[in-house]
Parts: sequence; C-alpha cells; structure tokens
Amino acid sequence: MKDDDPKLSPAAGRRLSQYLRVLRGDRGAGTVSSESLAKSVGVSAAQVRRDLASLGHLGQRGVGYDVTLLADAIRHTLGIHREWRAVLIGVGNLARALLRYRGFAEQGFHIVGLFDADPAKIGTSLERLSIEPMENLVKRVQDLQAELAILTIPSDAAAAIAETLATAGIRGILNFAPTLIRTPATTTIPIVSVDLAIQIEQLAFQVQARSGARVVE
Amino acid sequence: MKDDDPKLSPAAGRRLSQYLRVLRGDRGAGTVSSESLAKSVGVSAAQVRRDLASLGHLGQRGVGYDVTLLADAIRHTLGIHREWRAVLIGVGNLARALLRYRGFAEQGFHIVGLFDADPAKIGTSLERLSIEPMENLVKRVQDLQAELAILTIPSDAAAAIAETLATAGIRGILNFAPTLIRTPATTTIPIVSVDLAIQIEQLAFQVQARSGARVVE
DNA sequence: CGTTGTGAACTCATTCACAGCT
DNA sequence: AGCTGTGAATGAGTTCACAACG
Repeated sequence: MKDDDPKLSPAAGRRLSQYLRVLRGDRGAGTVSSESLAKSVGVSAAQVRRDLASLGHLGQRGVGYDVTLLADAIRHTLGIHREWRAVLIGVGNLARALLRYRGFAEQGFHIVGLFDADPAKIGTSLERLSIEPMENLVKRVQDLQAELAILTIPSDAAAAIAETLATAGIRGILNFAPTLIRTPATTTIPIVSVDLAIQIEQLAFQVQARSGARVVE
Repeated sequence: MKDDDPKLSPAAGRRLSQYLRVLRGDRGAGTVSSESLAKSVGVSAAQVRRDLASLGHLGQRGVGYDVTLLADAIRHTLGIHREWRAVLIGVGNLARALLRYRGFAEQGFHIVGLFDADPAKIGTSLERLSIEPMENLVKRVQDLQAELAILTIPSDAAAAIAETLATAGIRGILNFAPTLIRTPATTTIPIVSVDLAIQIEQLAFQVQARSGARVVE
C-alpha cells in the first residue's frame, strides 16, 4: 500500500462534498452526467470530470456516472464511508445547534460526549448526554473511543485545549473558536477552523466589490 | 473611479481577514514584520508581502508595517470599515448562538431584525429584538435598512427565501442551510455558504489522509 | 543592517479540445 | 450519437531571490 490516491487538492476535496450533496437529491435517477453535476454545483463540466476521474474509472462513456456507485466512491475517498465518534467541548448555544443538526448523524458523525468548564452545567443532560467536567476529558476520550473533537468554546482557551486533545489521542479538531490555533509542531493534528466572523467579513467584501457574479465557495 | 483594486483573489481576501485577526492581538506593538504575520497565520512571508503590497505602499523598509495603519487599510479594502446591518431568518439554536456571538458586533455587523415562520415564536423577544413573521420580511427590510441577511433555517425553503431577499433589496446572504442555493441568474447577489456538514466531512478527509501537516484554511 | 516591494521562475489548478468507449 | 477520460494549453497563485530604501 503506497500512494493510493494520485493527488487530491483541498479544493477538490470540498467539491467532492458538494457533488455528494447533489447526488443525495438525485437518488433514484440512475445516472448523472458531468454536465448536470457541474450546473448544480456551479463549476465547469471539465472540472467535474477531472475530479471524478481521480477516484478511479467509474463513469461510463456515452452514459454518465451511476449515482449510487459514484456516491459510494466519493464517501470512500472522503473517509466518510464509516462512522466517526466526536466529543463536543463547550456547551453553549452553538453546541446545542450542532447537537440537533441532522446533517451530522446522517453522514455518520456521532457526538458521544459533552464537556464544559462551567460547574453549573456539569451533570445536566442534553440529548441524552450528560455534561462532564473538563478534568475527565483525557480519560473519557479513550473510553468513548472518540477520534474527533468539536471546539465550541467562546474564546482563547482553545489553543491549550487543542494541545490536551492531541495528547488524549484525538485525531482531528473542528474549531469554532475565533482564535488561530497554533499547533506546536510536535503533536500536529488536522484542524479545520470555522470562524464565523471571517465568513461574514468575506460576505461584506464580496458585496462591497459588487461583483455581481455569484460566489458560493 | 475605474479599476481601483488591481486584483484580489478570493483566497487573498480570506488571508486579509486572518491578518486582521492577528493585528487585533498585536494592538500596542507599534509595528509588525511580514515574517511575524506569516508565522502567526501559517503562510510564507513572501505571501504576506505580496498580499499587503496590493493594498498600497504601507510598509516601511527596514521597519515593517504600522499596526493600526495596516489594520485600517485591511478593514477598508474588505469593506468592514463601516457598519453593516443584517437580518436573521430562522430563529433556532444557531441563530441564538450568532446573536450572542461577540465577534459580529465588534466588527461592525449588527443584527437588526429577526424573522421566523413558526407562529409560536412570533412576538417573543431575543436580545431586545422581537421575532416577526415572514410576511413582514420585504417591508421591514427596507425600514430597517438591512443590507445583509443571515439564513439559519433548517433546510430547503432556503432557495425561495433567498429569491425573496434579493428582490427586497438585500445585497448579500450568509447561508447556513445545507442546501446549494441556485440563484436564478436574474437577481444574482453574493452568497457565502457555511455548510457545517461539509466542514466536518473535510476534517474526516484530512484525518483519513493522515497528512500530518496542519491545514487550517 | 533589516525588511519591504517586485520581476522572474515555478508550481498548482483549471479549461480546451478531442480521441476513445459504449 | 453521447459522454467520459486525458494530454496539451492556459491561467492563477505562490515562492525565489534580490534590488531598493529607510
């Protein structure tokens, strides 16, 4: 087992997620063309073909791509063909929103533990999960067999906690704290940051630039 | 007034937001170097210089960039040197989280109206704002002088509402619905979509690819 | 000196255009 | 005929390396 994927840029990864979303709607239609996928997502047909070709030969010339087959292939290369267990750190409104968000469970992402620093919250329950103190974090991560962590703490403790999580065996972090987490080179694990302020700043930027063109990202 | 910016890629826009975030922390230090900014954000120093040079000549050779001057320049090109008024559509947990999120107000983004389709919620208040029925949307957007809309509705009504918003004079949409909004060519306004499921999928992807390298984006 | 600004080289990503299957 | 896969051409974005300047 050496270099299984040829190559796959991060941008290409995002597009795969988008194709997958479209395919979910097309369940039933036996087959799709690069052209139709392209229109739905807003990229060129050539782009779609290039992306999909990199997953192996799963299109049929003159016909198109088998919907369920393609969806499976994408799920496989994205690594979401299996279940992922995640802990949620910092139980505020955002955490509540994520807990109730159907999209996660549907794609096989399961939140299996809640942690918070606020003593008042410890012991209370949410969606069948009891909120635990931060001290338990390292030990419980192992018990729960969680591989991912979602950080929804308001601010600056993020970096320290990220460090702790890495040593606890967490393999990836989805970070909502508006802090740039500087991973300290040693225990470097993937971090995907969603900074809500940056998103709305980007919107303002696009509006101001009055580029009539639709930009979706 | 013709082509004011020379050019500014969307990726460059995101980086500007990140530099700005770092600068906020460095308030006090009179000056920063491209090198230090680069390290904080995780890009190359040459990249930083290239980005900042496009905003005009505001670095001093041998010295660096004046922190407050630079921050102002970035805010200006991003279009966040002024206030922006936004309405929030769909008042669930996510909306509550956004309302309480300090990052918005700090950057001059003010939520000035709440709307929901659920009759049970109409009339109740949240952070001094009373929740209004969707029927009022078009009329109220004008009164409130809102330019942006934040969509936090759970699902598929998104596309229709986006259409309505565009005709109501909204100039940009921050969309949290996990739907690809297909703007109908006519009334095309900028849409920035934040799809939480896609974010966690990307995380799983990176973890699976076990590319030890930190990817922050 | 130290640090910016920038031409030139280079790498990565996207589009073109068409041969090759079905 | 229709639609994919892909080499070649193009374009965008990034790094190199160094002259220019306080």
